[in-house]
Amino acid sequence: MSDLKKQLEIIKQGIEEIIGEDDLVQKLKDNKTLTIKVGFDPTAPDLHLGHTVLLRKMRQLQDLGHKVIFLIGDFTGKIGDPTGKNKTRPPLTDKEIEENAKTYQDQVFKVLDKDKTVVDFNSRWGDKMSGADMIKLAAQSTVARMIERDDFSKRFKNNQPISIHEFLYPLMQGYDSVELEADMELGGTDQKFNLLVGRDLQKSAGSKPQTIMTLPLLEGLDGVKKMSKSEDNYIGITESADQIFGKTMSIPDDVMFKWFDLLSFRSPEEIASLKKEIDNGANPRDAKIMLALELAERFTNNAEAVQAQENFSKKFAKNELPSNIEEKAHKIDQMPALPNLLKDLGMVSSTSDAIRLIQQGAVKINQQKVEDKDTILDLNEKTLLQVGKKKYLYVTLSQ
RNA sequence: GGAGGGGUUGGGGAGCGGUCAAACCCAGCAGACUGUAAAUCUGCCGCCUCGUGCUUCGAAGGUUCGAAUCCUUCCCCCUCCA
Repeated sequence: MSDLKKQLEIIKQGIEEIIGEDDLVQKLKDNKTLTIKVGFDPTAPDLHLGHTVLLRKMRQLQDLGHKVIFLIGDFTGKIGDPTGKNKTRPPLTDKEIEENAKTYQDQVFKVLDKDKTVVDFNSRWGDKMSGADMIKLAAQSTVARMIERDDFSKRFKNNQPISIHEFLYPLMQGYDSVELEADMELGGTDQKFNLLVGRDLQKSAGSKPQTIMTLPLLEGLDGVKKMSKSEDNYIGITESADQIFGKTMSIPDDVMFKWFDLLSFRSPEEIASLKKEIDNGANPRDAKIMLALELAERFTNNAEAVQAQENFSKKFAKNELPSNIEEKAHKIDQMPALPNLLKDLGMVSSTSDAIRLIQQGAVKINQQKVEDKDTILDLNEKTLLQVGKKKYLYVTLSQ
């Protein structure tokens, strides 16, 4: 029994909402291997940490022995999920979908257990559906029900267009659950409506409705906005250990435990005790290091993660230079003024910017603060340039 | 189709003939302090050949000694009515 409790605790760690918990508990009691379905859009295959919140939850379920289906929505992708957007997505070609699916899998298995993951495509049944099948499916819901969805109701009120085919997206996604006999479906909070449709369709198909769990959105590096590419507050899962470690260390303390709850594979008790230690006066930095290490290791490997931590402490705690400064040979016609050189090397955005930074004492040559903007470098000599605290470069100028 | 409102430097938003590279807020950057955190303080935040230099205020013309500010045409956005 306490085993069940523990399992539930892991399952529910970090989630936003669970619907159909009773059914879930019953199935767990019966020792059933759950079939868990998670759908992925075949569009953006470049994943960041925000996406891995879902993946981690999937992995946790795998580790508990359940069957996880990684469903690529290549059929529904042809419809385009209208969530929060009013642009029509350009339809993807089969080839693009295939490539995206491959990239997806390369990245996704940094978190998921490859051997235990079933990859499926909803075109497998979607493509076979006839017009009559689609009508039958459409008949299982109503306009009133569809309009309940936040996004649709808003657009309806604002007299923005809603194409009929957009209603098919939630229906099709729901139908996937019928087809796969899913016991559970996971998704972001914005997916709640679609997930619920799956329950409805399963009920009318005469099977037990799936349990649904929604997962919160991960805050980005700024700790405020959700992590996204467009905000540039993300950690990409293909980034280097140094970057992952460093970026993680830079998140505000406030969100650190949210990250733990949503990303870490540490048990809920372990995380709770970490939190307690900090409340009792331990340095939050140390907990953050643990998190940074865990993440860096997950997306690279242990050795690189440890090295990243070392680089980090060298660079910032001991004020030494990082070990992996980029080196560049730079050919010049004649000796450029420092601001122009910095601009050419891409270390500043403009010469004006460079002059400002020099005036502010942010530019260093060979670790010496530059006082004069007319400073000139030596030719044919490896020289260390620094702009601010984060930009380092070795250049060798030659003619 | 009719009536009105508006487009200003990353975002928001002042300015409404000279004192405007353009208030203020946010974001961003740098410096100090630190734990590359937060908070705080300070400075910066169009471009360059760094000078009483150059190019900007939806676009193009025009009036004027002088325009983001006035006029004309065009483009785009929003609100209300049909």
